[in-house]
Amino acid sequence: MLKEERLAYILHQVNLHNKVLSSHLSEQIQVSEDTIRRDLAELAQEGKIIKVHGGALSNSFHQGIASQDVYAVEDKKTIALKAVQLIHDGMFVLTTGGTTIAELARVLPRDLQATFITVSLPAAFEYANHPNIEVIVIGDKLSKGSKITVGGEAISKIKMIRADLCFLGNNAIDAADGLTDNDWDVVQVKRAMISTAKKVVVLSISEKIDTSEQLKICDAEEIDVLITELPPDSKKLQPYRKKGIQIL
Amino acid sequence: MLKEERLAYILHQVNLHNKVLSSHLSEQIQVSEDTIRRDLAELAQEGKIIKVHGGALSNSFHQGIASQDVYAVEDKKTIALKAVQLIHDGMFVLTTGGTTIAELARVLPRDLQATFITVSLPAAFEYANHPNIEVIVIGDKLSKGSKITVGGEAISKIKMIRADLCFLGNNAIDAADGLTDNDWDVVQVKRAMISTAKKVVVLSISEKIDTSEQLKICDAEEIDVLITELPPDSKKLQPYRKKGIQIL
DNA sequence: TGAATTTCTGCAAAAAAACGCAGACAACAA
DNA sequence: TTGTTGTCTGCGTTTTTTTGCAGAAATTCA
Repeated sequence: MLKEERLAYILHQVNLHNKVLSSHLSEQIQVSEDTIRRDLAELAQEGKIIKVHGGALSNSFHQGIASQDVYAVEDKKTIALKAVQLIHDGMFVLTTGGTTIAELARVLPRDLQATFITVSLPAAFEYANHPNIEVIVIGDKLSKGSKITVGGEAISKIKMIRADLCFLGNNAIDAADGLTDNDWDVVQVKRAMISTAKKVVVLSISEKIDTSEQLKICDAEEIDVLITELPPDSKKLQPYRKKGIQIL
Repeated sequence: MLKEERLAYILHQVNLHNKVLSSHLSEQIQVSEDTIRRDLAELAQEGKIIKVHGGALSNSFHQGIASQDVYAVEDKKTIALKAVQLIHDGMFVLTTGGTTIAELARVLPRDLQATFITVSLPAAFEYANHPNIEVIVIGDKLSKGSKITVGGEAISKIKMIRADLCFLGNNAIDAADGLTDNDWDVVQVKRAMISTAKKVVVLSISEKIDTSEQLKICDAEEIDVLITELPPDSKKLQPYRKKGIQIL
């Protein structure tokens, strides 16, 4: 096999699989790994692939992940815009924390008059930017990692509120396992919110659909609305629709 | 699995869940925890994640509150360093908000073990950076300007605490008029704190010495300690010493 | 405080890369 | 044809990288 031919083949493989192993290529083309390495070095030199220890990666693979400030902002904005439609003047809204909720806070209409109750300090900051929104912070011990208040005091305060809506962000959700999370304190708070809210809305980017964590929050049936960045009729969401969840 | 691939996967997981456990990743990817730790260290080195004991956090979560353009930072740091000396292990400390208090939070020794109770969200963020400090947030309606919680609920919560120390920042103080402020809600909170704390400490840059605002918080006699950036024997502080206030 | 985790620090083994070298091979000129 | 030249390729050796492991140190948590 000619060298040029080999280079073209390698490039094709990289773009096809996003990843190649030197050892694998060596076996396929029946040349020494040394030669493969030299070929990869040449292609990398031209910027056509990214050479790494053990093989090479496609350009698109690495670039997409290297520079992203907030993860999947666009998707989260899409979700937030759908969620906003559920909020009306005069409502009492319970929310957790997380970046999706923060995005929701940013896209709230300026003229919306509602009361937002939250345990999340970052979320409270965001809500505070809206002149017509009343913000209630649930106090208690501050959980340092997630910057939310947790504990019995917070739970009992939450349960005293008959909220119209409850937005839960930052979840793992699965049709069989229900809603799950990996932080014990967060789970307690979310449970309390679900128990007291008239309508439970889960905000989740599609990547978290069909995933589970260690701690269970509630069954899928207890969720009223599920919002993702996908179109509502997406196949991936069918199992949830069957559970009686409204999809937006 | 290639190393680069693994790094990308880990970064993805961190951004997705805001938090990952080394043990969990190790199990998922089927490599030793040592390797995971080294990967996390590498990603942390590049500033892509924040490494913590046991795993890592997404860095979009940890953004500190704007602390660049604080007026008279140096003076406030001087004050903070004096104030720190009053805090000892095991104490319960009540604090208001303001940039001076934020500065105090930053200079707290790493090994200090104390409980800080605050109505100020920015202050809570700062306290949360200290691993050995327990942070209690007093919840209630959020005052948008000052980012502190105010209201009857907050007041009554404060009064339930027998704090050892109470730090008041952001004041106008005058020997004759006592401590004054211009925000009704803030005044209520400060009054509650003074009434319940064993020792009342006022932090004030010298510019605010001998000034008054519209609303009275308390008489000068009720203040136990006054801390400014001036040397304790400064002439400007004499009237306060005469009122029985300890000057630091 | 003491027990349980987690992290750090060498270290060693395995894998991969780099390097130098020599033979193969094609292109080209005399 | 023959000799020269330059590129390509494989091989052995050396270096570097990666990874897991054991024991010590540090950290967390009850």
